[in-house]
Amino acid sequence: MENENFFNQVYEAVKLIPKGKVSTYGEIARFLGKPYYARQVGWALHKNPYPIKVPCHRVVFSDGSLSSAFAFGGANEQYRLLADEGVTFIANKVDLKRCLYKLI
DNA sequence: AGCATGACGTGAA
DNA sequence: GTTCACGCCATGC
Repeated sequence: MENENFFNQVYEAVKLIPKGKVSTYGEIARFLGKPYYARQVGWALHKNPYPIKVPCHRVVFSDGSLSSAFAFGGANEQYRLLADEGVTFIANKVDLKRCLYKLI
């Protein structure tokens, strides 16, 4: 199915994010050629049975906010993971200006 | 087949 | 700067 392929693309894109960097749902969606699929990207990570192989914690909102329903233990845990990788935070938000990884 | 929901994004108040 | 509302597409019921 083409759709599953899209999901797979999402996982691959997320796996491409290096340590200490983050990406956004919109960026990934755009990277896959579907700029309006940000929601489906998030959905793919939420619904999909894919394990820790995909560093979902490196994917945040376009404004740097963390997902409220993070499945790894909560936004607090995600925050800790990112900070541990060297990602800088500003006002509880990821410093995209410095840590945003552009797949394109 | 149609309605409601959702890990989003952007614009406006 | 923060908060609200609308719009986008796919999935679930």
